[in-house]
Amino acid sequence: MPTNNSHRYSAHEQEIMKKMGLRVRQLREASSLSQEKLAELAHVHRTYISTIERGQQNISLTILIRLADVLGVSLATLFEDT
Amino acid sequence: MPTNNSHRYSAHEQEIMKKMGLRVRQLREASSLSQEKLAELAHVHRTYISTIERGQQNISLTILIRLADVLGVSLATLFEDT
DNA sequence: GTGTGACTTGAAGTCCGTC
DNA sequence: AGACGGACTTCAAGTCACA
Repeated sequence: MPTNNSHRYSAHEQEIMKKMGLRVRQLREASSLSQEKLAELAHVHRTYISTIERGQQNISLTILIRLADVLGVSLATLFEDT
Repeated sequence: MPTNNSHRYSAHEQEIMKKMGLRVRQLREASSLSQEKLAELAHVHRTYISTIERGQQNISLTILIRLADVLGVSLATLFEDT
C-alpha cells in the first residue's frame, strides 16, 4: 500500500494494524530473521513484509496464517495484545 | 467470492477459514442475531456473512476487527481454537 | 432468513527499481 | 539490511437476482 491511505480505515482499525505490524516485527527479530528471509519462508513478497510491519497493510487471513506458522506461534498468540 | 475457488488455498488454510466461519456462526447464534442483523451491525453485506460462515472467505483484518467488536469478543478469542 | 452464481471495483499483494 | 515508489496483476469486498 503506497503513501498515505490512512483515510481508508478507522482510527481503531489503524491502531490494530499497527499493533499487528509491531508484533510481527518483534517475533521476526526474536527469530533472528531478516524481512527478506521471513518473506521467503512465508511465500510473500519482500516489500510486503515491510509495509505490514509499518502497520500499513490490511492483511488477509491466509497471510496471517502463513506468518504465524513461520514465526512459530498460533494465530491467537499473534493477536494476544489487541 | 464466485463459484469454486477452493483450489486457491492450501488444505491448512481452508481448514482455518472453515473454523473461523464456524466460530463466527457460533458467536452470532449465541447473541441471537440473524446474518442480516450481524451484517448490519458490522457494516458488511448480508451475503458476505453467509460466505464467511461457510468458510469461503479469506477475510481481511479489518473485517475480522468489525466482527469481533460486534460479537463482543477480542480478536485473540476469535482465534482461540485454531 | 439463508445459500449461491455472476458481476464490478478498489485494495491486496507482486515485482521492478532507487535511496 | 530496510524504507519507499510506480506499475502491474490478482483477489477481497460489496451488490444483485434468484432459489
